[in-house]
Amino acid sequence: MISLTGARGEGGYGRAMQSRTPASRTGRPRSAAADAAILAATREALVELGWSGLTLGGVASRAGVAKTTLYRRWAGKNELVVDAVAELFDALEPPDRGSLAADVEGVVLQFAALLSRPEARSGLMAVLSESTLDEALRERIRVSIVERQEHLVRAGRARAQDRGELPPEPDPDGAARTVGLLFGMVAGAVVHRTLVSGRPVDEEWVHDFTRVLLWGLVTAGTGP
Amino acid sequence: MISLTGARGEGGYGRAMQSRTPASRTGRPRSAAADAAILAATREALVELGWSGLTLGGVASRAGVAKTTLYRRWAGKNELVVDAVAELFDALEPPDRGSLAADVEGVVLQFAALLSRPEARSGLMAVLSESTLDEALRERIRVSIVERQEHLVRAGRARAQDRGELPPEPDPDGAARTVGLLFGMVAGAVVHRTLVSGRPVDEEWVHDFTRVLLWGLVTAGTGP
DNA sequence: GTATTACGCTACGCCCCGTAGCGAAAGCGT
DNA sequence: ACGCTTTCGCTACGGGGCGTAGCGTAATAC
Repeated sequence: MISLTGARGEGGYGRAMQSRTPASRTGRPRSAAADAAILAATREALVELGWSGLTLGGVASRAGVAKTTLYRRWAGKNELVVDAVAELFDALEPPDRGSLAADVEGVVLQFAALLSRPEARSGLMAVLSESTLDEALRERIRVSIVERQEHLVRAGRARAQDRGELPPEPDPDGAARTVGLLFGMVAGAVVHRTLVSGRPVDEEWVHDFTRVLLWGLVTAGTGP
Repeated sequence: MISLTGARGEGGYGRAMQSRTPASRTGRPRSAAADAAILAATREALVELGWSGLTLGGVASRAGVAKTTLYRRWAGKNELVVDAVAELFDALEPPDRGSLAADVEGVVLQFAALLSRPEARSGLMAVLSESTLDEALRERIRVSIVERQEHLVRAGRARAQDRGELPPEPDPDGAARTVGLLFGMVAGAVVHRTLVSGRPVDEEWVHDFTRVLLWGLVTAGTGP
């Protein structure tokens, strides 16, 4: 059970909430505590039951909230899980370890730690699967999860260029392409390692990966 | 409706079928045509309805088969979809285009074409999600899908070493590590590009990716 | 021909979905 | 202090998928 006397304020929280009609300034306000409790309960249920075992009725009772309250905020399982998982990704921080290689390894390790959590794994993969036939859902995932994290790559790249480890990229279009490419290679490799092959993202693997990413397969043997 | 007078034989088909008790040499044999019809119907349903919309009853009626027949072969949605998707991956072939870069691009393009099919996308991601809490399922995916395709990397690598494009790898353990790493980088990047960012695997992206993979981010500007 | 197994069909209890309707509670504005 | 408005918890409902059981029939092996 939770207290529903939700502290209002905290503007800009509702990342992807719906029906946030700004004209509703009268009447009983929605409980922000209920939002938080529902999202936390969703992550709990993902850990214990996985995607297919997660039921909205179960989440509601876990959160100490009526099922109708949950349905007033989220349209269904997909939207709910996207928001619940998106909160996890906000913990990622751009590392500053002194060299490009170390920064890359830092991002990889952070991302791997995130994906080692069952709620992130089952939730993320499931909504990606659902987004195959739901373009709006895919866009929601991209905006509230993926695009929010590309700053990690941009920050690391800018620092490396300041240090002289990377040549400056004069073409802004090319720079954007490179950021997207690198983000995809890092995220994709970690996802595959963690979820598909199921082998650990240990120091050895991170080292091998970073070496190939920075100096390439051909010259990887000759790198520092 | 399908003919159920299944032609027997075709040994070794049942990749991951269950209860294939070899002692069952008597009685009416199982219809191989039913197997094929069910797997095809599963892929059809994945395209039209996606993972969450797929129901075993629907698959059965689509395949012209009783629901009980389906349950005699597969324990549930997960196992069924793994087998249905695994068949798609058998179409991948090791390319031989004359250079390492061209071979990499060939594998990437084949893999991207495969993941552009909705049945592969929704099916694969969904079972990966489910495998988070089901170790046996994850192993089944790894064996019947992933591991079967690592020969693509091994073949390309061997050819590149014959051509002198890559240094020989004397350490067999290191070689195995490199194969796994490269496979993960290729598959992961394509998955991310296709499913997460939703942007196309076009010639430009494949070229950029191959350049970074072979010559690294640092020296990518100076490669051939 | 007989034993054995698979097949199609029907029916069942169980659970979850998503919505509707109700009275009560909690702020907002005066 | 007092209505107004909106949200809250609760209950109930039809609809549909799940997975199983039981039956009579069909197709093989011996």
